[in-house]
Amino acid sequence: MSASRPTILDVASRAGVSKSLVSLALSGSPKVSEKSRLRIERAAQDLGYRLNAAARSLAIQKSRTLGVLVLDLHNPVFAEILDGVQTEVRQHGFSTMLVSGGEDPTLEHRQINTLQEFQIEGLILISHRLSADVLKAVAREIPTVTVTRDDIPISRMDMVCNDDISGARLAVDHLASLGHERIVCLSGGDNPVSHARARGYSEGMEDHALAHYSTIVSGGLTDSAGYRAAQEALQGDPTALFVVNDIAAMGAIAAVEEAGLSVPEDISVIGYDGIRLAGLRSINLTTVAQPLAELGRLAATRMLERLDQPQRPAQHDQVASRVVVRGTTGPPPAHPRSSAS
Amino acid sequence: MSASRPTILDVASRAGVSKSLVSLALSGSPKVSEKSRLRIERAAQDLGYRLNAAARSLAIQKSRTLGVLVLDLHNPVFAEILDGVQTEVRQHGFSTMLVSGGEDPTLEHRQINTLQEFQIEGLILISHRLSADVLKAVAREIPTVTVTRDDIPISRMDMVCNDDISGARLAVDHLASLGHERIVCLSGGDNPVSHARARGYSEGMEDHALAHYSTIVSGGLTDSAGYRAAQEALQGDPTALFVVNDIAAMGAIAAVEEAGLSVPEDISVIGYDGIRLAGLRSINLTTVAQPLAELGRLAATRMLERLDQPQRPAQHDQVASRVVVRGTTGPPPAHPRSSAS
DNA sequence: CCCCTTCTTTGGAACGTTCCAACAAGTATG
DNA sequence: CATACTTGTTGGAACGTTCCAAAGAAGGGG
Repeated sequence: MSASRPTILDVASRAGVSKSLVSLALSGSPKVSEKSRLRIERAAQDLGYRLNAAARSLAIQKSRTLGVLVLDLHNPVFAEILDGVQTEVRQHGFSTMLVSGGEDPTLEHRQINTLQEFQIEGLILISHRLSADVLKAVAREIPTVTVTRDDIPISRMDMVCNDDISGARLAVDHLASLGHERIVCLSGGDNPVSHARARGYSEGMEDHALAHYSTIVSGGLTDSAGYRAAQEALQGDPTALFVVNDIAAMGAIAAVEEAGLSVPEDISVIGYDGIRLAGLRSINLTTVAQPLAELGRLAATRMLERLDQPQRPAQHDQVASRVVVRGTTGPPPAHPRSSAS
Repeated sequence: MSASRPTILDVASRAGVSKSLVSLALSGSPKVSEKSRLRIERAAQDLGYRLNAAARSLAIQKSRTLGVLVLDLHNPVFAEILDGVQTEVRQHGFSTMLVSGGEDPTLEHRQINTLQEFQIEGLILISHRLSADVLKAVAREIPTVTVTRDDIPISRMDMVCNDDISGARLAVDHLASLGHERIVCLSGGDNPVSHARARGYSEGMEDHALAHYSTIVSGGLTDSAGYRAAQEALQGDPTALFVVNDIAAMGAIAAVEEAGLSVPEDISVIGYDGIRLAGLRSINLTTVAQPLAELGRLAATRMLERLDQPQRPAQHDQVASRVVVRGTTGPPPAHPRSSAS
């Protein structure tokens, strides 16, 4: 009864032609007569024929599919980058296979393996936690583009990032221009992105001759890490906080408010990333916004280029971020709260 | 030079056995001698052999892969459901292919087509915008489970949902037990989920003999829709708002605060969904929490069961939600703000 | 009427796997 | 000591495509 999926052969016999001609017709070859093409298309339609991607991939030795690994599907940053990847890739007739390793290097590696079994032609890593060795091994086997991380340069592996150092400096510029001096940086722990942003902060403070106020509190990338770091930072009586990312900044704001201070009247807070969420009315966070979708689009472009010419040297793109001023930053309070000089 | 990927044949010749034995050994058959198994594993290791999923899928006529469509990767609800799906599915040796249609029915349909080309064995829809006709056509072709929506019953298609009606009643119970009477429902517009929650609200109001206070304001599922709906609702001088989902609740809070009122002292707000975000310190939203990961896990289980016995009747699971009390609900103000009786 | 070109169409091989029937080599059974 | 059974192993077919060389058909020129 339920003769499983119709194949190209079923279409062929229904249209009264050979399987080869069906293949030709369905892939849009110009050598097929109008008459046959029509008959074949009709037959395919009637039978509900659908290409078998596995068979095709086996035959042409390509899968027309890219693998995408995102660090963590819960962090909106990655969804927004992914958007850019998807739209670009789709336009070029590629499919994507999406996996997430949930910040676990071992799982990430396993997931990449699975992707490879599906014969993906390229791999886009939207942030990752792989060790340099593993990453090198992966990149040797398959064209790879990393987004958001550029600390492990590998030959013929492209990297697409925002410039974290300049971005962090912009944050300091913004706060300094409002009149802030005691600006504390809540860093995100031991990872390359946090390091770069902390460094940009330090440079920015120097530029504004505020180096002697420069203070970095080590925290993390999560809400609660931002909360704790802010509590610590408040001891130092700052007027502004530059927080390593938007999520942590939201935690920091909670700490400030719990301490009986208000944002931005007593303390200004600026985040980093520019997730859509930060724009929600009840959050309304000033932040250094990365062009997230653009980051994704660019990564996809680089990948497609590399598939064309696999041997070209590695490209390293850095896109500019900009400050989006919302409701969590303002001028410092006219009268200092404490007796600090 | 670069002899492409090693195949099972390369492994066979290196281990000095036949390709069949390699296939047997690598799939863990017990009929392979210890000696051969070891030699084969070594050879595979040395060559960096990796299974070709396309070839395998072609040979066994199965892909060991499930397709997953999520409504929108930006809404954290779906990422959290997805977690549950992934962990369960992975344990059973299946891979998943994840796509998102961005709330666009046409794109969703296209994406499902792509999934089908990859010979997925089953399809899990984590919310969708498909029309009944399209959904029916899809479900006829391939085992399908819908999560979050149960308004289109189709034979042999399983559905996994939370009970929106009971959940909404719980929200009313919570507010009523705090002493609230003028409770307004901010609904989410014209979709099945919003309708069910509004209905639960009405029933709950009746249970507490508050039916005469029952007011439903039509809004939407987004932050700004919640904001606008709250503005409208405030005209009626309520003491509490039940908002259709967490994201819209966040918008509603912003509207309340902008009106010079505070949450929860003047007005209590309760959301629905229980996204992780709602627990962030700076948000701290009281909400009706669905067991999101559990929803996903259950959907995966139903799918795996159905693959075992394709003909069994459709299952309809409803899991219970519960109120998570946080900082946005409290007793109503002792003295009414306005001159309303 | 035959040959040459051009336009369509075709069968067969290939892709990398799994499965099956069959076979070789031991090992226990009568 | 032949028979049967067990344990390992094998080659060939199959899966649904694409690609290639080659065959047919149709048309034009001599």
